[in-house]
Amino acid sequence: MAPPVVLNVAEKPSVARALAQVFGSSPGSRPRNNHQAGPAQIFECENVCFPSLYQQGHGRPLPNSVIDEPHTMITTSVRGHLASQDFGPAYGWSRCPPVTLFEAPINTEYSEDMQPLERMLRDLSRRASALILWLDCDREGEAISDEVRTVCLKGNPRLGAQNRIYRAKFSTVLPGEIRKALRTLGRVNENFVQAVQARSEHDLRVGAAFTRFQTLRLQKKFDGFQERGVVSYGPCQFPTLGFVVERWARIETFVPENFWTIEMSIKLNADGSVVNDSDQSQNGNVYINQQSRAIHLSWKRVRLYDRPTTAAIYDACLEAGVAVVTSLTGRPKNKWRPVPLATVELQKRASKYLRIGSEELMNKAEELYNQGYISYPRTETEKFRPEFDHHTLIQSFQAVAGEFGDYASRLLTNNNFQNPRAGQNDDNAHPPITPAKAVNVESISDPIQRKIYSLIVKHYLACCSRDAVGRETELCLKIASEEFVAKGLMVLERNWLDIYQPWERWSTGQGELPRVAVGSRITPTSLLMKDGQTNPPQLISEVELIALMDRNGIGTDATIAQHITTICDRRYAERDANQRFHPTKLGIALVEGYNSMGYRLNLPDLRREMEANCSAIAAGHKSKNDVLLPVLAKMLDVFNKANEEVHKLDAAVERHFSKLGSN
DNA sequence: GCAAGGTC
Repeated sequence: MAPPVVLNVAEKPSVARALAQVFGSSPGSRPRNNHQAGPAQIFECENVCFPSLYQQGHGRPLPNSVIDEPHTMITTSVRGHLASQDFGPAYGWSRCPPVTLFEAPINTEYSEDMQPLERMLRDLSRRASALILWLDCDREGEAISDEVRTVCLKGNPRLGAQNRIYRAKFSTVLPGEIRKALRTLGRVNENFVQAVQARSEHDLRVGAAFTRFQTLRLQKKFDGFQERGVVSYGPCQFPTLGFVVERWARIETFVPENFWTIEMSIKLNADGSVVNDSDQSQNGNVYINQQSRAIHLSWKRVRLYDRPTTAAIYDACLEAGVAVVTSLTGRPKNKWRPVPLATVELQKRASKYLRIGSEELMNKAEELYNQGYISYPRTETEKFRPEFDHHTLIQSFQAVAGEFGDYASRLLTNNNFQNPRAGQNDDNAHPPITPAKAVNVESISDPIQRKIYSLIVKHYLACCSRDAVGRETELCLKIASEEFVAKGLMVLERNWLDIYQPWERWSTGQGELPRVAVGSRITPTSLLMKDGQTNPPQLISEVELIALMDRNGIGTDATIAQHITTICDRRYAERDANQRFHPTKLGIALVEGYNSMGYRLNLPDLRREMEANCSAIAAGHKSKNDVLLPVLAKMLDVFNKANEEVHKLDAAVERHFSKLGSN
């Protein structure tokens, strides 16, 4: 009798390859017949024998256990989601009023490029006596598990009847963890599946209904909208636009304010002794070999928005004439090395340091990943697992000529290596972003790829370094009961800053301040009253936009960049040369239109609420319908009222666009 | 012609 066949399905080809390698390394196994089957790579390995393969799942025996029996392992992968949801042909744009989309039936479809994959999985499952789902262990991976399960059951219903569909729990593809996952197979978490399906159904219904509503209305009423294409609405794209508009509106309504401040300068000798004009005139030769330094102090009140008050204080200071040292404190100050790199942070740093937009970054990072230069680029994880082998990775950089090699060598000597800090986030599905191969940057021909690789290498090496060490001194003076402060910083050890060039500096400010005695009386070399004006904020930068989206749960590590691209593609916003965004007339009009109806759809609140609801489903506290029915009812209500008050949307758009047939 | 979420 032929040995039992187990079908293993991963979320992406790289995981399937790693699994196949582990299966092929089990004692006595015979890898054979690895081939590209059109839609995916298939790895076959005979005589794979793992003790207790099905013996236990979360501590309890699974049915039909096959213990210590050799298996044929067939391993392959999908490429993300296999299925998508859409309305049937009866619900086309011209076939129904948009409001029906709140209740229209939704079909599961396999897009043209997924159909070969779907067929392949159906065929493979016919041979299988068990199915192991190796999709990423996050919420979305659970939903994809459900899609793969559905397809495989079509090919082989016995897998379900005999309860032979298992879920592997793993977060890295290290061999030890894969073997452990095989010993502790579980089942699909149906709550996670429901949570994803709830979000998906909500987004489709609400997004499609509002998109058709606004598109059709504006096409009917205004010039140029037929040619402009769809005027989309989405639960993520609209709050993204909202952040851009909100900043722009703050600039538009900004009213500058005048303020006044006082600045003081003094001179001190390097040994801390006081340089006073009177001293110098009497005993000029005493200080002749001393280097005196100018020190600038700022007013503790910073600024006042009232001229007479500031002037009165300033006069009092002038009249007092002499300042007294009230304190000089010194304390150690460190500049912490960065935490391990996750996607959102890479996007921010690439924008800030390299002026590379998030969308381009993700495309280039994907290329680097596919060429084996870096680890998987879509991750939320900011901590390394204890098993991560830093030593080998850093060692591989020692052989690279130039700054990487020099710094790697430095890390590996004199105990300079420090285990990386742990950041807050962990998606339990992927490790932080690291280099996967040590090369000289010159060998990467694409200049953008080269910059990104260099950032990832430097960030990784910085993570494994010591914090920078310094000493901060603070000098306080009082004159006419007004306090003035100077801060000085002396950098003692640069450590990680040495590799994080030229992006991170540690301001040395005024350097270390001289050790002047408390109680010393000093005549300021200058005491000035200055005026100024508050400035409007700048347009929102990509770094700020990404941070706001991340903080408010708008999109995910893998989609934040796409939403930003979407609002630009739909011509709601434009990116300028400094990676800052300004809204277009249409973007402003849409936000203003809904605001004038009283619906703040531009705020992130709705999305945040939906995310919280989905988490409640995932945790088993609510069912899919508990969440969907009230939320869809509420959005239907908003939708109906927006239809009734559509003239308010017209009015907002009319301010910027001409009406159809008006000339 | 609609969403957002995966991934190539």
